[in-house]
Amino acid sequence: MPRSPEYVRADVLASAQRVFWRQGYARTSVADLVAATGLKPGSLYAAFGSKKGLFLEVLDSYNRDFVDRVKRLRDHESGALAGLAAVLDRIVDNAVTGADRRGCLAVNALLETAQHDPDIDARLRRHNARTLQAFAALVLRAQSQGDVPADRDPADVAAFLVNSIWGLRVMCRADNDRHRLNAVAAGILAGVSQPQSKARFRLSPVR
Amino acid sequence: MPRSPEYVRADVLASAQRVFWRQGYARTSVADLVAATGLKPGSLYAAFGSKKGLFLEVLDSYNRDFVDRVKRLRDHESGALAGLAAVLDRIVDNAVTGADRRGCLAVNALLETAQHDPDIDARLRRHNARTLQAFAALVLRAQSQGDVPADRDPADVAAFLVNSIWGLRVMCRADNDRHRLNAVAAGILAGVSQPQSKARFRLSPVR
DNA sequence: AAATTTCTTGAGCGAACATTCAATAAATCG
DNA sequence: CGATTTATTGAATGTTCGCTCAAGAAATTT
Repeated sequence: MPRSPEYVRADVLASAQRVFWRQGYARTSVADLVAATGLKPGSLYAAFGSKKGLFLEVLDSYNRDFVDRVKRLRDHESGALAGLAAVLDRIVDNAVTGADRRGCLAVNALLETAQHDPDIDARLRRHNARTLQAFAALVLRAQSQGDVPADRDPADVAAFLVNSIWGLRVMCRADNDRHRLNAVAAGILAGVSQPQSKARFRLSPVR
Repeated sequence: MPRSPEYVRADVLASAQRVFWRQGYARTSVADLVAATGLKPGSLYAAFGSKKGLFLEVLDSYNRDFVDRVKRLRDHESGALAGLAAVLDRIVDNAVTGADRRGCLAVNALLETAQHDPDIDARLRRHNARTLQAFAALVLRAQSQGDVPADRDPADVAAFLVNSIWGLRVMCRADNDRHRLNAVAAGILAGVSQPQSKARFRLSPVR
């Protein structure tokens, strides 16, 4: 008895992602989404409930793809850390050539909307945890390949890595000086492959 | 013959900054600004031209304050690098205790609006350059105090630092795990005080 | 083919938005 | 005091927004 939808859900999500990524959440109107996806308002709302519902689903698929890419990095031909280096290089290159200045959709969403919307906030925190886990696994692999000192906590290194990459994604939007961005990327890699720090300065005294 | 304004410009900017910082640019309505500053729409527009004009002036004063703080860090009693450590510690602490989860106003603005507005974009790039300069001066001082290896380019270290701090400001909004954030801060400090990296992985091949 | 169910369509809703402006008030100057 | 200039006020404007809904179209079932 039912009539089947004329659209493919994944295609709609991909189109919506493109618009949200380019314009941000607030600046994207439902009219934009209608134009991008080809679905009329009624169909969009029937399928996703609201603009926010669509956005959440876009974020989900974005994070899924991202984590998958990180997982694939583990099996990079020249080693896990070399794979990471290649990724950093690509981020810098895209920023400098102007091929991609949109930054990271998740970071953008975090800063734009997360604090004002508990639903989006919760979703992004979950994604963040998954991302950290994926990077920790990458670090573990790099340790087994001798590229990261064995005495370091993979979770700590992963946090440093994610932090740095997020910074890079921000920096790339304010700066396209190749030399400077390369220096940052090199600093990140050096930070990952250096031995356990000796804690020369005290952080966070117990209160 | 003239009548003098009843408000103090700096006070208006301070109030506006608080609102913009908490809510972001787009989510802040002129009505919010009217409520926060006490100025009625007409006066606001007479004084700043537009919502954007007010925002730009807020960004200016924010960056001025920020750069001033970094400059003062150079003369920290326990050395420039120790001063930096204290700042990182405070960022982490504020994030964990929930005292300040607004992140950095400039980073927020960069991700929210810069790409869509050439005026804001240009302003933030100028601010970024000033910030990098201030941090480079800080690094230079730390080098003279023996806390940063002399063979490192201050500008490169500064870029790494700014990158990392921006990352931290983002991370703090998705995560309030004290141990993890501390690990990141420690990694940043270690990255700053380690000797020139040996470039184990090639970055950015010439194209 | 008729009945039933689901999908599509797009005009239209109320609310919120940034901005303007004519009127009023205050301050300074001759 | 009268004239002039500037500041303040807040209602009104036109636009844009997310979202709804009644009507029609297509697919499946009986």
